[in-house]
Amino acid sequence: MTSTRWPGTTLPRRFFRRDPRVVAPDLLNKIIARDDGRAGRIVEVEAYCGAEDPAAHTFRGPTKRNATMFGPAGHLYVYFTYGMHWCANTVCGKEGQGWGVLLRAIEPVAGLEAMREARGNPARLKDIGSGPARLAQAMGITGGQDGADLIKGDRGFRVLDDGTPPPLDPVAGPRIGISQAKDHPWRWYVRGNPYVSGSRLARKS
DNA sequence: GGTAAGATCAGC
DNA sequence: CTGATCTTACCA
Repeated sequence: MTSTRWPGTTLPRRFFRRDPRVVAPDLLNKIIARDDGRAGRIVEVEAYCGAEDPAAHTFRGPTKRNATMFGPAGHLYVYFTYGMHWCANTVCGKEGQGWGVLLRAIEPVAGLEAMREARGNPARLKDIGSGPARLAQAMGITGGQDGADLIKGDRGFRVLDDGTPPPLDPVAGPRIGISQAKDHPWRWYVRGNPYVSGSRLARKS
């Protein structure tokens, strides 16, 4: 395999040891990269805030499923939902807080063909990574990557800074697909980016 | 032990 | 708008 790593520096762990409402907008325009060459620019995220957030998986305390999210920052929390989809988060804050940022959309920047194939060869480029489950499928993220260290890259995944700064004017709004704590504006995305998900859901109050 | 809901997506 | 598909969490 050609390790064509997308150019950039691995984010330091301290980047993730903060409040997810600070980390989330700061993650916009960063790169989620895999050692096999697949990489995408993060263009949409949501913050989940543990014990103070009824919509968070960690709201009611530790369980077998959410254990990773209570662990150290900078790891990948992967969960299975709707009987068929995997979704990926970066763990934030201090151990025990259960904080994280859901990765909701990427713009493919490398390993395009591998991503397209992993998604079942969709016709439109936009359908490769615009949505949390699509993003995970495109990158090949499943339960086997739950707990992966995004700083050490122990399982082939890293978050990189390639020099593109976060947007100065990110759009903030309510999170998508939740039934509790709907009003917190804890979703951020890159204004005008065509790879952002949820245009349909985002419109419904 | 039973059951309802789920941080979604694709197809009609 | 609806069906797919199954794990988890919560209640009895």
